[in-house]
Amino acid sequence: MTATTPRARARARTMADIVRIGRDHLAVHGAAALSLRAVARDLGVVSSAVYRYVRSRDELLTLLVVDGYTELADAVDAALAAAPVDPAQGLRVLGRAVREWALAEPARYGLLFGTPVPGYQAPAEETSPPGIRVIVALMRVIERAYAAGVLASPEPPPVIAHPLSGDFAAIRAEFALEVPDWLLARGISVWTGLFGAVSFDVFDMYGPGSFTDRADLFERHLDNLGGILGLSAAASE
Amino acid sequence: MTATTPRARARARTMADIVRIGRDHLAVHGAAALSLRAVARDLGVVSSAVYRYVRSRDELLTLLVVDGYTELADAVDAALAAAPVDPAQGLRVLGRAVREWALAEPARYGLLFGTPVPGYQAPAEETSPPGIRVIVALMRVIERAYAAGVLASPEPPPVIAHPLSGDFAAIRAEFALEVPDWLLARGISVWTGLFGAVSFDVFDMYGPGSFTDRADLFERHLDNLGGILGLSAAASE
DNA sequence: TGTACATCAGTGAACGCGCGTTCACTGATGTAC
DNA sequence: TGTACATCAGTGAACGCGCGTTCACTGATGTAC
Repeated sequence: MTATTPRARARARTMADIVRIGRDHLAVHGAAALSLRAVARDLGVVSSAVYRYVRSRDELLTLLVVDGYTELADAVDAALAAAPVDPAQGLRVLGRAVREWALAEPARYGLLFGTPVPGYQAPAEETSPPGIRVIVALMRVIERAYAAGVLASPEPPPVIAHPLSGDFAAIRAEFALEVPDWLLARGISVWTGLFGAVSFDVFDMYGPGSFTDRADLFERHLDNLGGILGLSAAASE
Repeated sequence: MTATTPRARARARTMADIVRIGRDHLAVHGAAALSLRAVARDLGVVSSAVYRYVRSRDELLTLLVVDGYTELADAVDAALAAAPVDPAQGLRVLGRAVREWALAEPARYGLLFGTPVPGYQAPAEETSPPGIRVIVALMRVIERAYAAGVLASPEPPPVIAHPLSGDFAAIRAEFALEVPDWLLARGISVWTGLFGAVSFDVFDMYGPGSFTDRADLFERHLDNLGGILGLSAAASE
């Protein structure tokens, strides 16, 4: 859908400007303080003009959420594509990509993974597709490691009970994932554990000055998350 | 410091009312929208009167942060005190207490563990002492399990490099913790992993309707976090 | 190729709202002699 | 026990600010004939 007419091209450019300005405001003032009037000011336009492009403040928030999920997932995909295909390394590559993007974009990270914005509910139809890309990528990484035989299988494998096993079956079917229940459960632990550590880092929730080298601390965390999956520490170095 | 005079007693009561009302507003409108004027309205008093009790909006936020940390830590301490002293059970008891408090008090949890409130920086001298209570309790739980010999030691034990090992030494000294570096590193992974999963739950970050029984999912997560520490799954059931 | 009409971007004023904070004040409560 | 003074809670008006959203409008751009 290339814009043919000058007017249409100008519209696309303005639309992109609005998202860009919104991103900057997010970074400075936080999501709750995001204001259409302020965006209009920076756009050099009277406040009511923004309504030609965006139906309401909430719609701008949705644009920013989609934009953020997409950039994060693109960063993760790019990192995975650029890394050597060693199946024991996938988690580490993915984890680092998430952390680096989050540290570079703390406000957008906060919009996606922090306190929900009061009074705003993201419409799932729009935010879900980009929103699930990272967890799907993580599950693919785990699936590959499992297929390659680098994950130690627990003996006996932990049993996942109903109704959780039903949810797992649905997930497995939706994404054509070839991993057993116990590994899916571990993958979800790794997922929440990964974002937990990134949030501690980005939101500065370790005590002030507790850790001088948070990158190293994060690498140890990745060791431990790999351990959950049954990766030996040596294999994932 | 019992309040002797009627005026002093009235002041203490009003102070408590302000914190209580602030809590309620937090729950409804979020931290960024917390307003002294709204608190004054609910207190049944003109807006400027609140300044007799609280120097500014930020000071009220600090009161609420301290209040939140204290209640959460009290809940954790109470759960640990009430539970049987099985050292393999401590993590599970603590984790459940955190999750239950968080689900019961999502807005206050968000204030403590969500996106930082823009333009507000919590003063460490006041918020640190209550803020560290949960991680200290977690480390005690781990220390006890280690002393009881229920944690499988890795062979060889992972080496923690400088400068992280220096930070660990400082932490060990400050809290008189008797755990080796590798276990401290694992404890921190468990800490961030625990709060990561609780945030996913409270902030509804799993897909909508992904999991019908999140309590069970959380129990599996606790299994996996126990696994990081070297607790056998059977021992911690 | 030229004209008539439709579409659209942006204007400027207005609506009604809420916010944090300051200030001079009144009147009740507490305290020192 | 009584009086004079100091302390303090709460009032009401004001400051200057920002917000989302609507509406009738002007003038430029696009399109159908």
